[in-house]
Amino acid sequence: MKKKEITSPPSGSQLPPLEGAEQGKVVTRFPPEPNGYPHIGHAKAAIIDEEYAKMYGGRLILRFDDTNPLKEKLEYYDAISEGLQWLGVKPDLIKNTSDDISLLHDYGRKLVELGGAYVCTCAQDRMRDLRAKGLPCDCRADHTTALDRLKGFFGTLYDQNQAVMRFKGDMSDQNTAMRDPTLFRIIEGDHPKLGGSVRIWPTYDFAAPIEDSVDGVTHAMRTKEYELRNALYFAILDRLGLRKPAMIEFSRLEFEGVPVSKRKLRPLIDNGTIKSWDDPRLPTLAAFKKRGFLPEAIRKFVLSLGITLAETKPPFETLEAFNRKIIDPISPRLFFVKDPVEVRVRGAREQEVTLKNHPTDASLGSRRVRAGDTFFIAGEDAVHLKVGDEIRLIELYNIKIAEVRNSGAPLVAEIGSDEIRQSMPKIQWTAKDDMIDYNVMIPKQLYIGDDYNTNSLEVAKGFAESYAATLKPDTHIQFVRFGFCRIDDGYTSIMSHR
RNA sequence: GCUCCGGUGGUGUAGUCCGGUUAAGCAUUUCGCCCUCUCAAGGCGGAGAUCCCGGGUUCAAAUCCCGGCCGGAGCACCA
Repeated sequence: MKKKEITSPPSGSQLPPLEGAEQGKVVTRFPPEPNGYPHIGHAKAAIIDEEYAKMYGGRLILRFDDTNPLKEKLEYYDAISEGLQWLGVKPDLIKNTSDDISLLHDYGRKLVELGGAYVCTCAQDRMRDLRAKGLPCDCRADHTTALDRLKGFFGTLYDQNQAVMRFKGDMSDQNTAMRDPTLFRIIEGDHPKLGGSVRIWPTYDFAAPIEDSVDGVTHAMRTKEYELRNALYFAILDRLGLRKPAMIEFSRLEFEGVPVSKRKLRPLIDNGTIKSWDDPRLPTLAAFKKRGFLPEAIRKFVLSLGITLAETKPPFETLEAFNRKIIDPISPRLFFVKDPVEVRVRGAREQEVTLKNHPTDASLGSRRVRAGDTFFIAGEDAVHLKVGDEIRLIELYNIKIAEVRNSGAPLVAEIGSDEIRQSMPKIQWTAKDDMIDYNVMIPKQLYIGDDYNTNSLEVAKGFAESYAATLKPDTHIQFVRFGFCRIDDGYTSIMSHR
């Protein structure tokens, strides 16, 4: 046996080669339903779709799969577009499934005329029962009135819930997706793009194959929960004599304790636990942005996952590691002291010191800090101090602890030696004369098991150098010995990761 | 219940289609050292997998076959 013939993509790509892909002829598509804010799961699909298109010099289509007016809203089209733009995913064509509504209707009619579908007026629960038992209903067998029913279906004969169009599959197929699934249903309601002009709407099962085929998609990708619908997808195209794209599945992307489903997230928003869809605890793209993750990190991470079918929750730490490496060289270093403890340094003279913004990259500049004789250090650092300890205030001077008092009274210290020993603790500090009240929001896992984590958002309170207030929102910084953060406003930042 | 899909170090993957060329590569994690006025980044090194289990085929199996176990998905007039 020989190895499968696969045109190798240009080197440098991280994804495995696409079967049957020809350079310059690959067309992929990302088909989100505009029914919510884009999240990390969307990012995975969109990035893989785009990456393959790029890899083969092909095209990417962004197709809003808007076939259910009850669920879709204009704001979500925009939210998805914005999310993709932030991610750096650039479609070559943007369209809506609803653009092709009459084409879809035509194919639906044609399918009935070809005997591949029928209008069914059975009640929903009766049909569910029949499908479970693998038995056909009377509508299916009624050939004589099939065309009249079809006419009535697209006319005004039926009201919502009175009729649907079903695929003529096999009611006894072991793959239940093939037991005459619904192709069209009647929905009264305003569609965000088409208003109330259309009432016969295709289901995903019908729209997806037709659109993919008609749009020239060569490689269609979707998450693995659709696997059993592949048979249906191809059966529809077969009966209609339409070209069949290749279908590739991959597992969903979700992190431990951070569900992506609206069922789990919506309630938190609705009951006010979480105020908006860009809350940094959420898996939405807006949240990742707010939290200080860079799109490049997300892309690298997604690509490192591969297109496996295994259902796993990848480690969030890996994403953090990618982000840290990208952010580290561009993040100014600043001082933030959490749970501050006051330190008086006897005999300290007032001075203005220059602090480097980055340990190795001088191009990030420096800042001036006014220091007197009163400082604050982090509570965590203070608890370990004993009389006689010598520590270094980073980039300032050494101090020697002279007095340790209980219950919140300031520590007293004196100026220490000039020697910067490798082993001595070097800690961040803020000067009383040059600091501001500061909060760092620290997002944690949203859910623990099935329960909302009531401690999912820690707010670290303390002092930061006043310089922090001068940084523009969205700036990435590192609070030394604390973690990487994104500036949210003058007195708040959001922690990205350590 | 029926059907389908997965199961490689703590974690995520590569390799599995075409059995041997590495008894398993990479990343993350973790430990040590170097560098360093950060517990960051960078450099070097180490740890960590009898490739779910049991049979079988074969000179040879993570890779093929059979059985089992565990996990997930689908069975909507949602996508």
